[in-house]
Amino acid sequence: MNALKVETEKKIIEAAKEVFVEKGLQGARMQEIADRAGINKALLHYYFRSKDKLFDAIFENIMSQMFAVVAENIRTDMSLPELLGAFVEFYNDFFQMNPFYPQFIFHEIWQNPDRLSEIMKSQQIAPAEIVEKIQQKVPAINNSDLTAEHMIANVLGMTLFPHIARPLFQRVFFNNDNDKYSRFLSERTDFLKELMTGALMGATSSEMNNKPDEDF
Amino acid sequence: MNALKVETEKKIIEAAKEVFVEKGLQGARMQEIADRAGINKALLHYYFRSKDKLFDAIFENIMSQMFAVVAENIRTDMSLPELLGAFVEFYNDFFQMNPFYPQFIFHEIWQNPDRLSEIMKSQQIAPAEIVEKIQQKVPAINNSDLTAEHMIANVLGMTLFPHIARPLFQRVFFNNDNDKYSRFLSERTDFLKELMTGALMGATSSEMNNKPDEDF
DNA sequence: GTTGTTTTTAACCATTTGGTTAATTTTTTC
DNA sequence: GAAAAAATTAACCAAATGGTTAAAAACAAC
Repeated sequence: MNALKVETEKKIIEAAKEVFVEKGLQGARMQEIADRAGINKALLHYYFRSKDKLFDAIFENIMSQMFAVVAENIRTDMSLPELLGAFVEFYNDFFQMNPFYPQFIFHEIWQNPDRLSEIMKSQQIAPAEIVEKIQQKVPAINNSDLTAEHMIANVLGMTLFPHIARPLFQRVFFNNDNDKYSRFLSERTDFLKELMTGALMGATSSEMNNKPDEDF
Repeated sequence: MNALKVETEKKIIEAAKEVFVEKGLQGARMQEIADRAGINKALLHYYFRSKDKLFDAIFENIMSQMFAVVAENIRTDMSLPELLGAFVEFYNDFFQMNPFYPQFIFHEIWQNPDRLSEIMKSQQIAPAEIVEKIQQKVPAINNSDLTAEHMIANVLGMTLFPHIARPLFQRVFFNNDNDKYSRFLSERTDFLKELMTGALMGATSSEMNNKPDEDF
């Protein structure tokens, strides 16, 4: 495998990433990928056999990139507010850099959830581990309506929504001004971090009433 | 236009709704729509001219159904917690009944945001109106980090996330148990309503410190 | 620099698919 | 109940598209 070959494969991956992420598996055209990579269409099959295989490679590539950071964060011993803050910060940066990813990933979640949960396993993402960590760091949660699952849904929901709804949300509330929306997103990182820190302040200091007022 | 014709059109719309909502515009096949409707494929074109036109009809149909309720809620004079509670309740019911809708809608948001914002206008959904209503009912918001836009993102995010992430979230945290997840969603309606009521309690009672502790 | 191997290309193929058409059946009109 | 209109169907068409192939070009080995 010479240097030229490596280069070609890289060009294909980059081009395929762009096209698949924007248009999805069904919407993507092999010809367009070849054109963007500046190579002959037959080369796509020479390197990756089929459209499906190429898509698999791209999808795994992207998800690994994402889950690597997630897995790393989980395994540190930050406090819960710090941990959640790190998540928020990472997702906001990551999706600001790759605006098409959220919709792309959710699309796959609906088309092929099994594969995604396989990839999670292979990337050492263990949901039970996360739930346990939360329950251990927020003992009050065990007597509360706020289960760990609700909490995760809250954090992910508040974090991801502005990204996945971006084209509409930006149009409707920000006059479709890209820069303005980018500032909103950056500002929101801090906003959410403070919000979560505040909300967890009471609950984490252990022996509390069994229904904290400040949930999220 | 006789009764038979109306019946056929209804059958087409129902079948097309199913297929488009599950597979998207690109993934849907005209033949499959015809088969599900139990009619000849040519009839699809006889009634709706083209795949795009048929899709438009379906999409508008669905969005109108949704926005009608939203518009109605906005125009009542409920308190803000009541109003937000009504939203949460509606979306949770609506998407529990139509689990494919969220992903379907977000897909369209990315493929054709302009059309969607047109439909919103035609359905009398005015975002400025919503923002004003919030600012007026939560005066403290004007001196706070929590802008109306953040608040809307929080409510929508927390509400929609469990629906749009359902296949993965259910698998990963609920052992892929459908009933269990449905209970989680129902329970979550109440959870979010209480959460929001609690969070707004302080802020709505007017003259407060300019940075409410209990945000969302 | 000839030979063998790998990479790249242009041309081609088979299938899928949205869409059309011309004929047939059903319904309406009078 | 005959004529006109509308609804329905089977057969067909053209374009798009994923994929293949055989030959050419680039490279490596000696």
